[in-house]
Amino acid sequence: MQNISVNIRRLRQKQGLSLRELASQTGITPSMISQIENGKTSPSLATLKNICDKLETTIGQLIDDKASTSDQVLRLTERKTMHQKEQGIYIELLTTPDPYKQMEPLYFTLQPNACSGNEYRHYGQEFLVVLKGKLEILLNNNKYILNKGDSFYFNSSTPHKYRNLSKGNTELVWIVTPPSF
Amino acid sequence: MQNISVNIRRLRQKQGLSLRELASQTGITPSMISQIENGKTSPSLATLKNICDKLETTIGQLIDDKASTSDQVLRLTERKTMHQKEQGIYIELLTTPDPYKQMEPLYFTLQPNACSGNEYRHYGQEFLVVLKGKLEILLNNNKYILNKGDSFYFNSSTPHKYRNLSKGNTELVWIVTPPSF
DNA sequence: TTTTTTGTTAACAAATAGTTAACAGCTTGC
DNA sequence: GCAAGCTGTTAACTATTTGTTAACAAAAAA
Repeated sequence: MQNISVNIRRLRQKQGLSLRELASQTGITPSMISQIENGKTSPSLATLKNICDKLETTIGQLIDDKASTSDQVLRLTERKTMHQKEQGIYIELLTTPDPYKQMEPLYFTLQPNACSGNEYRHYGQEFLVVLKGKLEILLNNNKYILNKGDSFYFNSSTPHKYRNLSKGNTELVWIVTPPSF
Repeated sequence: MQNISVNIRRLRQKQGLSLRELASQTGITPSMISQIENGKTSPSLATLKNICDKLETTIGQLIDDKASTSDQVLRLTERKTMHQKEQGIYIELLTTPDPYKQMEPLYFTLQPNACSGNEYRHYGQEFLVVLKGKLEILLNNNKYILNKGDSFYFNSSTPHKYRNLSKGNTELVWIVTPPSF
């Protein structure tokens, strides 16, 4: 929780801003910022937001305890496969479950004609890169066709749906944040 | 920013908790929670954290969900390559830069004998999966050998160093959170 | 009906966020 | 030498406002 302090200082310095510069740009007192950066006081959400905007970050990234996971290897052979109820979709977890993880990496294998059922919708962001095959994604009313090597970054809150367009398998690395498994 | 209100109420009700129940479990007054849920006041970070813990969420998830990027495709041919000063390391960005992104996906191509220079060290977490070749990773005093299909999840704060062990190229998808580019 | 829930809201006290202003430590230049 | 800039820190204060107590109406349960 006191990451806030450390992170603000880190970001401010990374941008080469002095206390007084950041202060004048945010309308907050240099004194206040100093106190925040030293954990002597805790900013209100409004001021915090103010600072975040200037530092081009979000409150979440500043606060959410980046509590540490243990470093872990997961071998190809150890992957756990989740059988999706929709036909022909195999999802492998690329990590072992851990509440402190910030990302959930998945490996998708879509057999020919495989198609996700309902439109999914949650919070956070997602990224995927096509390693093999051809994928169609629908979100909102937009349709995207992705070939091998194409990648896609989007908000999980946008309803999304996907389909294998290739005659063979389509394979993807798909990362979700925050984890939902 | 007023998602907080809405989200807290949503989550509380989802768990079937009444105002007074949540209040007694968090040590906050029902009155206070009501005011928060109606946006009549803004909680301190401490109380907010308190509530989040009980609702099994994080401050970030409560606040930041409107930190949305625009959905974007990045084609294979559009990737920007960053030339690492160390010989034989090619890093391609798999997204276009955007301050609201929570993850930074990269594609690494390591030529034979390529080796990262200094030990890197920053904040956050990292994930990588080997798509081709053989990789050696050193973090702390541990050495890991990763083959095709193996994946690795670790804290960026642990100093890390890597090397291509294969006779050909080694290729990886590497995700860093929060973004550092 | 009465009783126990539900959530809302005045009125208040206590806490503290944020200010002003003065401080010491370092560079740069005259 | 010693000003005139910076840098960040901190004591003292006040003004805001967080969070409380307590009473409220509305609905559900007895």
